[in-house]
Amino acid sequence: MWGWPLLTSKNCMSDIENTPEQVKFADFGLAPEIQRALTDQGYVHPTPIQAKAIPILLQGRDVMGAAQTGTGKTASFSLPIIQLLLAHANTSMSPARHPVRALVLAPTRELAVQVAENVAAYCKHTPLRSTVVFGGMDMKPQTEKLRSGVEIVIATPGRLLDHVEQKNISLGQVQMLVMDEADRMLDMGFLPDLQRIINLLPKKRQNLMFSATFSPEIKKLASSFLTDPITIEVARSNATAERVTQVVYKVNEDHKRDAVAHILRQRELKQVIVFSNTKIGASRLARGLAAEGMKAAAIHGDKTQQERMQALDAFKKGEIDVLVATDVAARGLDISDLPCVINFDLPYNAEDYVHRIGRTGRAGASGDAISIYSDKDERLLADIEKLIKQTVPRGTLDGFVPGGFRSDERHGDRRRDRTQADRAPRSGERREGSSPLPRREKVDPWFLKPYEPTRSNGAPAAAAPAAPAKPKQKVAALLGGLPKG
DNA sequence: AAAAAAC
Repeated sequence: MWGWPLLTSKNCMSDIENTPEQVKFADFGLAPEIQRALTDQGYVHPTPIQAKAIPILLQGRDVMGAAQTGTGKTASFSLPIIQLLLAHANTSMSPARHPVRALVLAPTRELAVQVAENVAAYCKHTPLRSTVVFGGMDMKPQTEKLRSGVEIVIATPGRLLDHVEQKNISLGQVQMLVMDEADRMLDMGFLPDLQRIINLLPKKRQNLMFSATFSPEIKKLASSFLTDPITIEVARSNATAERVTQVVYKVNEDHKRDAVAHILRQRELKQVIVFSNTKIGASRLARGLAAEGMKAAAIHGDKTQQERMQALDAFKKGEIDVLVATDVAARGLDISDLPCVINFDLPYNAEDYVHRIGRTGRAGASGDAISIYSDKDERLLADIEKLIKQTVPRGTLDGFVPGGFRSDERHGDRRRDRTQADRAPRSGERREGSSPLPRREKVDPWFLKPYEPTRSNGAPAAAAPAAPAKPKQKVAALLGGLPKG
């Protein structure tokens, strides 16, 4: 099928299955330039997904991979891509001699950047060129890079199509296509874009699709876009990370923010991602935590791309301790050694819970996944527990007194004063625009809620009946090719 | 319900 020499691994699959711990990258017969890059980074043994996927991909087969990020997924497709492209490496400087031959599609901009960084690192000692294109940034630098000629492009679908329309890139020579986080791309409604992109590619190509979950929609997508794929599954579908300790705390809806702050202070947590279901909620929470002296920042889709990258960068550098994020950060982001994830809201989509808590407990490390929920979220919790096939322990927040940090001596008089003022009984109605309290800055008054003891933590809730599977009408119709008109 | 992604 390929014009390229067949590159096979010395290992057969059964060897790998039987003795995964014995396999080394050196056994894959990768080019010395690639091996050098691996050695540079101290990589000797492949992860399970790498051990399984690399030999198959090197044979030119299509692969459907079920694996979460943090399992070494990126290297599992990057290394074979580089190996196969190297077989036809071309040292000419002409862009025409550097057609795009491998395309990696990712659902979010941050993930695309991250994949691109990995690819660039593995390409370091080779003449191959790679670049990343994504929205929210000036077209021009991306255009220049594309026009100078690159073999490997990592992209978010929308911006890629934009470049295609502007004739900055031609996809007619693409021999390898990777759809990373395919389930996410479906969820985000990228199917039409994916279809358009795939229509621009040569019919004969190698396809790799990765997905953290294995829904019927994903299987259907695989069967329509992949040719005779080999399915690789490293962990059971929808399995939560084994080393992640989960707990849920039930609090009054109005006290969720207090509870998060309490957990952060009590545990003296460093480097935590807190997930919020809404962009506004994420911003508010970050602002509130920052007002209480924590190094917190928000990341979500209403932030400019620059702000998003700055926040992520600051978090990775340790300049920020708390990153309050929407599901823009739920999948893919690889932040090493994240000890804890907090769900400020339970996600509407149970699968997102798996993705969110998958941000911790990476690469063999242990992690904590703490979720806050209230009465109205019982159903969401039931859905999550059904999906992960386990009950999440209900915890009690020791010493938690909701209402604005008033029980914590570590805070100064300013807070105590404000708290006292706030304790005055109020009628249930909201006082809009009549805040008598001096404020340093624009601070969301979420900690100024009337005191009300939390009653409902501790007892495990009765398992609610599971929700019926949501029909994904749109996706199903598109995949069927015959949307009803 | 909400989030993400192209201008």
